[in-house]
Amino acid sequence: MQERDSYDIQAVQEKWLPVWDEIAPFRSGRPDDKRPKKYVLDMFPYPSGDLHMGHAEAYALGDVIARYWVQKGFNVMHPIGWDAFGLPAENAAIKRGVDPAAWTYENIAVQKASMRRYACSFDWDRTFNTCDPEYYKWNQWIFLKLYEKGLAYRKDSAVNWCPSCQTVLANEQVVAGLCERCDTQVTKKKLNQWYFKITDYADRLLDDMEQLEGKWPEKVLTMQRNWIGRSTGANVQFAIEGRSEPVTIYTTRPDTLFGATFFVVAADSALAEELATRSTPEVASKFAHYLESVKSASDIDRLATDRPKTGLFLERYAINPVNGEKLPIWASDYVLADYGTGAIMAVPAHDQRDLDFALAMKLPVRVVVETGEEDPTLTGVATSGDGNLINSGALNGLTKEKAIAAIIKQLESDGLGKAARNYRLRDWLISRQRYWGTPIPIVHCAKCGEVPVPESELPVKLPPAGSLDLSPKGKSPLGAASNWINVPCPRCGASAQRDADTMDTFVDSSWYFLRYASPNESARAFNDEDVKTWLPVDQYVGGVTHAILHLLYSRFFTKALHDMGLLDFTEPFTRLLNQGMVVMAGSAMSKSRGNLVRLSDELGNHGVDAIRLTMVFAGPPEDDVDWADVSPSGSVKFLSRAWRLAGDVTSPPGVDFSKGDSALRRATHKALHDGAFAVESFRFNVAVARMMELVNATRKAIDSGCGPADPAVREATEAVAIMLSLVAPFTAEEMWERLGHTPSVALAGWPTVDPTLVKAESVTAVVQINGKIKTRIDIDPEITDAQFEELALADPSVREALTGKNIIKVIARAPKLVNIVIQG
RNA sequence: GCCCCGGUAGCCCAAUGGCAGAGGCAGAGGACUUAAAAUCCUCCAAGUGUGGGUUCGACCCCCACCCGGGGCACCA
Repeated sequence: MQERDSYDIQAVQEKWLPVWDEIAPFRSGRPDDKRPKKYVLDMFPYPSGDLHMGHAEAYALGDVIARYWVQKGFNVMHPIGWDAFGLPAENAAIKRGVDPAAWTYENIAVQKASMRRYACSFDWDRTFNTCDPEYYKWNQWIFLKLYEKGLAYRKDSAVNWCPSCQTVLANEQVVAGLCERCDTQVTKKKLNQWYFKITDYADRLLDDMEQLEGKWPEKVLTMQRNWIGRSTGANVQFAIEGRSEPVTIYTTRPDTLFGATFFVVAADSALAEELATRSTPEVASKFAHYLESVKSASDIDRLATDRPKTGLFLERYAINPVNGEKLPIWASDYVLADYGTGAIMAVPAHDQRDLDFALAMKLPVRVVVETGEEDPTLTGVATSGDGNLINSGALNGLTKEKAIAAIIKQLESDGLGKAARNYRLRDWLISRQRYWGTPIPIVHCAKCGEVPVPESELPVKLPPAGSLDLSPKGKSPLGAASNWINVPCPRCGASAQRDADTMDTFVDSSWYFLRYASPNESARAFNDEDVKTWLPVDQYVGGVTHAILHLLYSRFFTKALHDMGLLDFTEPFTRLLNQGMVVMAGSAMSKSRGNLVRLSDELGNHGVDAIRLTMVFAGPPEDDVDWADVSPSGSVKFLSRAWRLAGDVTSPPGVDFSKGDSALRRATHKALHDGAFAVESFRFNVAVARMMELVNATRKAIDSGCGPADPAVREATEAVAIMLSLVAPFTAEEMWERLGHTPSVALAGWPTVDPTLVKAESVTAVVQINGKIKTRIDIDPEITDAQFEELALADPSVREALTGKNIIKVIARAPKLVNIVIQG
């Protein structure tokens, strides 16, 4: 037999694609499917071009998981779609004059074809794109539901503004205080915008993370906790001289109230403006000046860590409610207008920022907690430790914790304050002055105000881009579509205007995982029965770049929809796996760096299977893959080695494995057992190593062991094909066929592991004396500690070593080792 | 500055507190070949970032520090 010792990679790829199209091994089961369900989800891609190395890694990993559960007998839903709205489509339109829709759908077609060639195990019957009107109709519907519940609202607020581009910028588009596009200094501009009230859910978003503990990467949970940033403390009312209303401040350290020596209001707050205006004319004029300088301070300055404190004394006073002291009121930009109440009591002895300010402005410092540290006035370092309270009236002698409880109780009974919480989390600004997004389904009427578009009129479709000028002008291009924007008010019929803004594309991705359950449902956003069947997502796979926003928004949507009675669960993603990035020689790939590795080149050079294998084998999935450190040609070599086994097997399909060579059978069952365990623990690189071991063992058995006709060789080779189908589907399919089976190997099923074969027949155990290895003995793995100890002590070399020595202690850990501790 | 995750052969990475090595890359030697490629076989190498501690026993647990990566950073 003169077989070629390798196979034609490209030909094999072409051969199987149409077969798989026909079999559709990954079409999710029908409702009467008896297999248990599993929902495996990859984060859907943005169609900005063809797939790249990052996609190749992510989808290879997601595929291992999806294909594994199929082999394990689960009814797996593994869908894909496109996050198709967004700026790149519009930028392409502006730059090259193409239609954003046409550009987007073309890219989707390219990516879809590439995914098929990459052998992604997606259920192709469930795809959709967020820019399809059939999808964004339900964005609008959800918006209206949130609006009904008071969770969508409009307000004026200061947003990032580029004076040169004349547009609002997302935070991500502001790089070091400059517009990422033109390097102009970004300023703030007050605009009326739509928000989702995610802050209503702050506590639940935080507390429900307990359910995710151990199932999501700890890193992501930490980032979300930081982002939500809950703090506990108290709100305290301070009377203001010459003002009828008191001002409430928020503090996390109400125990230090007696240490307050001044009072600060955010320079850009309405309160500062009011206090200054009603002060002396000099102060009012100085304040106007100061405010101007604050506003023009760039984010670069603001972000500087040791930026000197600035501020202005307003010549007004607040009264400390606990001791009646007059505290001078200052305006400063180190207090934020949109956190807490925009006003604070300053306790310089125990807060570094307040101390910095006090030292700069020569304000007094009063220590009220004895922490044993040095005097803050001398060291310039505020003390934050625990200790007994001093200079604090009734609180004297109490610890920090007890003092906080006591003062809150006191304030509450005096009606001057109460316990309070605050969050770093802000409401979610969803308005975008852009064309390629979901239109906000609101009509503005001079008489009726904001009027929701009736559900029966959804979707509010985007007008064709054709005649619109999409270049950023600071207001939505949709405003110029006069046929579109001018509509009768749904309530009174008078002429009115549609809201010209579109939604943040994060809205689209906040519920797409629900839509996959019933992608063609036309009467509802999602079908309850199907959602009950499939959701929540059992396994979510995606990059850590979405650790905060996308995942937080999706969790928020899920909870809000749950509260509307539309879902019966509160967390959308049961388990989460973050894959790393693909980098080149230590740095992120980019065209400008000249280190870009093209996926199409790699696929052409090594084939799909080898690239997938390389991605999976490179290391733990959450680590970055450095393309300079991996060897796709090594992967090709291994795959050929595996493939060659299939050609060497001479026993017929269906042969009774039980009579096969027992050593190889043990190796096979151990590989199946350990490989499955590794996959379930996301240690895919280890699973591949197990496959390599089995291939090596089988090779050896064929060449210099039991020979190619032994049934164990067939069993081992079939196991290799099945395990390999998770990673290298073309090679696995080819092997399966050579072994005399019909496609698809993807549906072959994970062989049942025989527990008696997983255990070794005998193991080599170690006998130590005082922790040093004395000898090795072969034992039965089932041996008890006592038997093991007896055997060890009976060993001649051990006996010799123990002659005349005192045995203090014997530690037996069957079937691993015995350690004999002796005197001396 | 604070928090998290890493540091194991030349390289990428494995090791429920129990023989430091599973797998791969690179390297060396050999078999096959007229030769090379491919293939097959064999070999090579670190005592686990540093210093302490706990333990019969530590890559693993604890403390301090060094290095690398990531997150947060006027949120009162």
